[in-house]
Amino acid sequence: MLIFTDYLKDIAEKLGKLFPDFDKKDLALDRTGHADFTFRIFRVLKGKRNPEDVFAQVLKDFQGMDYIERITLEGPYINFRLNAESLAFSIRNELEHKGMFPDIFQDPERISVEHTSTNPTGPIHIGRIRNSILGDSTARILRRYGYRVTTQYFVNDSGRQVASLCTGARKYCMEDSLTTENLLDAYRRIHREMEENDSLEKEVQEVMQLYEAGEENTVGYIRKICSVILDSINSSLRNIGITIDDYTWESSFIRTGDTVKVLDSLAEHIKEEGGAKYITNGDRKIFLTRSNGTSLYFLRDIAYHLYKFQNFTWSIDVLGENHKDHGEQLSYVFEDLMDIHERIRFMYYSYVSLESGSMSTRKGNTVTLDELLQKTIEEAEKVVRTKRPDLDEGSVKNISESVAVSAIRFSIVRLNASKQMIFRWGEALNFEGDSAPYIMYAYARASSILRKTGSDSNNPEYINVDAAERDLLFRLYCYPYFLEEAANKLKPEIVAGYLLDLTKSYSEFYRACPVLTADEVTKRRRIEILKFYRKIVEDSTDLLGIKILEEM
RNA sequence: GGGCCCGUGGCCUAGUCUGGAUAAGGCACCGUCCUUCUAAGUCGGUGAUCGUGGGUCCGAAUCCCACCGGGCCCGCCA
Repeated sequence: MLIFTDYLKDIAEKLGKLFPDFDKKDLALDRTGHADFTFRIFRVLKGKRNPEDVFAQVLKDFQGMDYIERITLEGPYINFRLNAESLAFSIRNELEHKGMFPDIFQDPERISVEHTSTNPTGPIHIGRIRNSILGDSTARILRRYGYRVTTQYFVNDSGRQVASLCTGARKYCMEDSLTTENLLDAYRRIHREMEENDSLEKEVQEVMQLYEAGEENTVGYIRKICSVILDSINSSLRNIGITIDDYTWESSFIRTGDTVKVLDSLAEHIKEEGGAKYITNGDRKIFLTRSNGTSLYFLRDIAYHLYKFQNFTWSIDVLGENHKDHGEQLSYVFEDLMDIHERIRFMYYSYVSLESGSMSTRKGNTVTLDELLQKTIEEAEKVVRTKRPDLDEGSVKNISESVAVSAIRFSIVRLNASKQMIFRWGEALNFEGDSAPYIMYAYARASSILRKTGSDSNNPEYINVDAAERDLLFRLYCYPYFLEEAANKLKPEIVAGYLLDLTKSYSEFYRACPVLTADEVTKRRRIEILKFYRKIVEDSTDLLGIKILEEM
């Protein structure tokens, strides 16, 4: 929960008392530039009242509210404008006492955010990278909002894909050369050969059975090759600022007997077909085990979620849109068959594809995260060297890396996750406009001003405040509203949109309000606004993994 | 066949949940501003029947229905 001086709530409460018909929806942040908060009086007007009467009543009731600068009636809207001093006060108050705006109340609820969970059969590519970026940003936002959050990776070491990787690796990889590249080659090769050779299918089946039975050699080998690939996935993710707290191996639920317990607890719903166990949802059969007795992913995922429900208040799963059906069937099992309610939320996203079509690890038509990052850093370096020929090599590297990581993350997180996305190099390597470098650049310029003026902002006076100063102040003040919405809706793109708006507001301020050459009173005030701005940019960029710089 | 998602200027998006002020940004294009704090920036301009057709409503990009286009799912794969 967020703690700050919530003027919007205050006004809404007063209006609620004043008008029985008032609905919370009637008062909102204004998006059209007419006001700070706007009160739509259509609903209240529904009786026989006329706007002037309503307005008069509001004026009378809000008389003497010192945080309000003015209230105006414009058509069917009553517009509230807050005074700059109060906006500054509310931000300053939290920053001085708590060091952050808004402050938070630590919530006892524990949340698991499961993301990435990509099969350990090859390096992570950008078709899937949306998953990690969404999950990581959402986890950070929920943590900032006051929840206790753990990120989780569900390692699929038990299915077909890993069994075929294992079969391929044993055939084509030397024991002492189990590198990600070699394993990936083996994985692609075995898939090609399986299309022509049926006997390989039997070998894969056998591996699955041995692994489930806990046969020592197979377990050891699979763990080993999965770990090799998992390490490389993790290192790729670390390069863009993502680390995951917990790794849970699918097979562990087989070993502990949890999958059997799930079967037991669902016993009354289970049917059989040739030895394979399944449940039904309407006309749909959902298989839990194969006829050879091995478990299916759906069963292992139920066990995994039951484990999460024991340790967390709720579980968030970031899943590709092709897993939507899986998610809905899971919800059905928990809600309808197990009487477990409202413990799980899904975030679905559409895979990133290339102009030539969708990416596939098996087919090899992918752009890996490593490749993307490498190329983006190179491009950033070119730009930095052109713009800042004065910088030393270390600074160039540092800036280029920060720019690249931030640009990649931002370009993905800022879009609505359900929107189809086609990756284009030209767009990925553009550092202008609505991008992370735009946000970073504005911050660097603000930092530069403070380096030159010093940071004396004592006893600022908020009189004769320039329009651009006030607009920026109001933007800054609104941060908690966007943070809250992003957390409640699990939409990190709301923070991204806020940051772009904030940056535009700041750029306007930068142009219109010189600091260095201002008179002493104005200067102190603007320095304080700059400090607020920097603080909130630091806070919000961190939620998206954007790496800000003092200089660029 | 059934289900879900997406469709907003030439291109990429915000706004859709919760209907309300001239549909908001970016890219590209044309023009402005570096003897005020970093031009990865600023300001202005050209450019939108909000996929199509109905409906509800005082009011629809937003809600409802139908259709069209794109994606995804309906497996003893994950």
